[in-house]
Amino acid sequence: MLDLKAIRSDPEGVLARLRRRDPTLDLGPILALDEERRELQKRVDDLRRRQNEGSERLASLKGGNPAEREALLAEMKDLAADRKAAEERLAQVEQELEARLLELPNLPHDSVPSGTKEEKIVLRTVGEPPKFDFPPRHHLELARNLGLLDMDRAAKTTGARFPMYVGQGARLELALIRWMLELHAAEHGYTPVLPPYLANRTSFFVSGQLPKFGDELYHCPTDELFLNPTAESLLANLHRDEVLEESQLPLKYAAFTPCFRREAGTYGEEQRGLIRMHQFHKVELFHYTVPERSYAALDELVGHAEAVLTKLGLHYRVSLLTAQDLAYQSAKTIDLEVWLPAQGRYYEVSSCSNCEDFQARRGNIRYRPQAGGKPRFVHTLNGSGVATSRLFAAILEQNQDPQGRVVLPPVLAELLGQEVLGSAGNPR
RNA sequence: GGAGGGAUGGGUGAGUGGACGAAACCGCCGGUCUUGAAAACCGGUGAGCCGCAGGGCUCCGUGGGUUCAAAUCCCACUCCCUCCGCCA
Repeated sequence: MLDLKAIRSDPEGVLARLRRRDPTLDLGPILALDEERRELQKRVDDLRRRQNEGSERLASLKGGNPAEREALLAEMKDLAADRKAAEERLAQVEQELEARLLELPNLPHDSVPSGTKEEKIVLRTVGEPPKFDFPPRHHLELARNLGLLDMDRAAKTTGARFPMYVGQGARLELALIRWMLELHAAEHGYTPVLPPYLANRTSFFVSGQLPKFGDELYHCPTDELFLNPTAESLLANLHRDEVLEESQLPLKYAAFTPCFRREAGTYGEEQRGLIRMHQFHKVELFHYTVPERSYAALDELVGHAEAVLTKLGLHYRVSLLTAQDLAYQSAKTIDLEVWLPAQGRYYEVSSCSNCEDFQARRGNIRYRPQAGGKPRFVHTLNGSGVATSRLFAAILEQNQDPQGRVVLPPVLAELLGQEVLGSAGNPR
C-alpha cells in the first residue's frame, strides 16, 4: 500500500512513477475520495466535539433545573442522529478509498530501468553452458527413463501439472530442500521456519496477492483458507501488527514450503515437465530491515540465493527487471535464471525483491528506532533460495551424459551417497 | 465436536455507565548520585487522523446494538487458554 500522505503531497510525482510500471494507472478517484473523506471527517469530528461538551454539561447538571436538562437532552438527541448519518457516509467513502488504495502497486525504485518484460537487463552470466556432443535430453525424458518422476500417475490421482517424485527422484528433491535450508541457516544466518501451508484472507492482503491476484490462489471455502502460493505470504505476516525493536533487526527467515498456484492460462512449452507446476517446492528467504539498509540487504539476498547455484556448479544468469515487469508489491527485483539446455533458454529459479514499506504498511509492521522517536515502518525483502522443481530440472539437464544418466555435482553426490543417477543398483 | 474462561498501551496487568487514553509494575528515554557502570531516587514515555497553529477527533480483539454518554451493558463473529471427546 502506498502512503496516502505522499500521494496527496505530490500527486504528479507519484503518478509519473506509477506509470513507469503501468501507463494506464490513474490517481484521480483516489484524490477525490481523499478530499471528500477529509471534509466528512471534519464534520464528524465537529459533531462529536459538540456531543462531548453536551455530555459533560449534562453530567454536571444532575439534580439541577429539570427544564434546562430536558432541553439539552432534546438537543443532544438531534446531535447524535446527525453524527450517525455523517458517520455512515464517512464509512462508505473510507471503504471505497481503502479498496482503491489497495489496488495500487508499489512504486518502482529509481534504479529500476523503464521498459517492458522483454527489456530486462542481464547484469551478469555465471559459468558456461555445458557443451554436449549429442542433443541434450529434456529433463522429463531423463526423469522418466531414470524413474525419478511419475507424471502419468500424478495426472491420474490429481491432474495435469502436478509432480509425483518417486525413488531416487524423491530422495534428490528432499536432499536439495534440506541442503538449501541448512546452507542458509548455517552459513547465511537465517532462522529456519516451517510455516503453515494454508493462510487466511488477511495474510494475503498484507503480502499483496489479494485483492488483485486471487485467481492464482487455491481456495478452501469451507474454512476460508488459501493454499500458500509462496512462503513470502506467510513470512510477510510473521510480525504483522507488531512493533519491533531496532536492535532486533535485521530479522532473516528461511522457510521451506510447497507452493500451490492455479497458473490460470496456458504457457506453451512451459507446461511440459517441471517448468510450470501447480505445486512446486521452494526455500524462501525473507528479511525485515531498517529502510536505510534495505538495498544493501537486497544485494546480500541475491548473493545468498546465488550461493545455491554456484555450489551446485550450475550455469545461470542474473537479471534486473524493468518497471513493467515488477511484481505488484516490489520496488525492485533481481531474478536468477538457470540454463536449461534442452529448451535452450534460461528459466527463473529465484526472484529477489525489495518491497520497501509496501507490505509493512499493509501489515502495520513497524520498529522503534534506537535513537528514539515514533515507530517507523520496516522494509521487507523476499527471494527464493531457490525454487526447486526447476532446480531439479536444471540439475538433470545440465549434468546428463550421452547414456541419459545424470552425473551428480559433488555436493549432491555426497548427500545421496552415489555419484550417478541411473548407474547399476539404482532402485527403479 | 461439547463445556468453561479470556482478549486493555512496547510487555505483564488493574479497571462493571459520566473528569478513563486508561492504575501499578516492567521496559525505554532524560536527570541526580558515581572515576565509570550498576543499584537507588526524581522526571518523562501509547498509536493514529485533521489542522500553519492554538487545538479538535478516534482507538481497550472485530463488527453491530442500547444510551445524551460505553473499555464498562446487549448481540454476533474471530482468536487464545483449560477440561472432555476424537485423531496422526
